[in-house]
Amino acid sequence: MKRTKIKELLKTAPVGTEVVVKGWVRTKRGNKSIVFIALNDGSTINNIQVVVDAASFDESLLKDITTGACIAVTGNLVESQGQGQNVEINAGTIELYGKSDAETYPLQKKGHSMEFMREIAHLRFRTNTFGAVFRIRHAMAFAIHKYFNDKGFFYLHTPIITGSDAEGAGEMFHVTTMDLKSIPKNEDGSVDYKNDFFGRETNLTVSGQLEGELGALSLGDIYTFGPTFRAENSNTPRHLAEFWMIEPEMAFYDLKDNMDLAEEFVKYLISYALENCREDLDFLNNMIDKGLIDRLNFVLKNDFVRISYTEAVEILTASGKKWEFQVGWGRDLQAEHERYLVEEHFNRPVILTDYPKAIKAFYMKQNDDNNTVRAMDVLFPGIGEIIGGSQREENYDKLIARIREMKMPEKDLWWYLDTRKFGTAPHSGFGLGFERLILFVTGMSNIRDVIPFPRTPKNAEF
RNA sequence: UCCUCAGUAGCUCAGUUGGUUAGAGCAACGGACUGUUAAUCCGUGGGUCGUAAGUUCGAGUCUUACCUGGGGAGCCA
Repeated sequence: MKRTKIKELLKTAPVGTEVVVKGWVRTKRGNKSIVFIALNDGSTINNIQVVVDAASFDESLLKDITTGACIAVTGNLVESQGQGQNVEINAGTIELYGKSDAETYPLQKKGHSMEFMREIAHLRFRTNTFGAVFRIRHAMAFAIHKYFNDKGFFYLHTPIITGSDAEGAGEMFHVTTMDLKSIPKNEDGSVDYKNDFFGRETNLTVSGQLEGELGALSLGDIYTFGPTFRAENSNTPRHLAEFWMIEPEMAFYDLKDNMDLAEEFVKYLISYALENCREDLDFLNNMIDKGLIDRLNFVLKNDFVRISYTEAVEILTASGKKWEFQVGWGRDLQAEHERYLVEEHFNRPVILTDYPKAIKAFYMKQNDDNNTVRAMDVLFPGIGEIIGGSQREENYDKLIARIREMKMPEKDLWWYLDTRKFGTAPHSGFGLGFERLILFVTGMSNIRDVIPFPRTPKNAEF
């Protein structure tokens, strides 16, 4: 007989039909004559209750059905006699797939700290919280593809191994097949890559943007969605060394179009979660973050505030607040400044635009004032920067002048510059940190708890 | 990387001015209970006090270094 997933069973009318259910035991309770098993198969946060008449089963089998054990149950789906669930299964036969030694199985019928669960990341999927988080993570990944596909964007696979360090987006992980114990050197002491796998220095990507722009300037609208690597020694609840990023890139979009897309996109994802992950969100709302669902709805209903960097500096200066870091035009905004704008002054997501060019990347389109660039950062409560983007500099002369000014490796960027030489076009794009989105949507507070196997400084377990 | 707090039973923690045999709740195990909902009740076992040095008659407690983790900051998504 074919197994039915618990998600389906719970929607089925309890008319006494025989069903097969397979899953992992969450708890077992009862006495000598009757035993209740809460069974979960991951398809939903809800368990199905299996009712066992102890007299009809082998005592040693029942003894082996402990928290964490895997079983298959064949029985009749009936209306529950107890409260707390509508349907339950009267067990006919039980097959034990895998025992779980209760003395050593780390998950117990009690709450565990997030820190402890991180140490048992291979088993934490079996908890309500992480089950909910990773079902939502999946739903968000699916919704991202659906949103862009419905809008006529093409999913472009940009390389994970890159030959340039031109992005300037942070420290990179080297990729090599050389024997690290004896690295060939040039006469000047630099590394000789001639005999390395690619015959040149290569790294893991820190951003697919530059390649994404190449796609946009012929396919029109593209997006990337893949892993990204930063070798920064960042130890915070918002940073990972390996994370996933979504980077749409659109031909003929100016900065306003870019902001409109970013806002619509994030709101689409939030409403997708509310519509499709309701039970998991309700659980997280009850157990993790009481304000979660209200906050999601609030973001959905309100326009993001859009102001320029210059206006933001004026607001911060006029606030009369005492800052740990001084506010002043030309200085980068600190976390305390962004938090004030988002969480106190406006109390909603804020998009900051037109930053001083000195503190932004070389590829951003320069404004006519010659001081600012068409950048945009989307700031979210509790998370900070969730999106960073810009209109791109499409003018060859301005772009190359900026590259030389910032002493970028011009030669490595010949292919990027070619797009400005041959049929250049105004275009824009942004990067959304996938895990930061998941943080916001789930109400979790540490980014290590929204990716299955976090990679952080000094930690690559599992 | 910087600042800060922490590391004691499987988990979450208590442990006094340094003092004799290191405690609790939960979990586990044994028992009781014919419908439980993180079941309840009775009982039992469980510790190299993060690691290494040092101070001292004596260190879970004090000192130093290191390791690991949390929070904050920087870098950013």
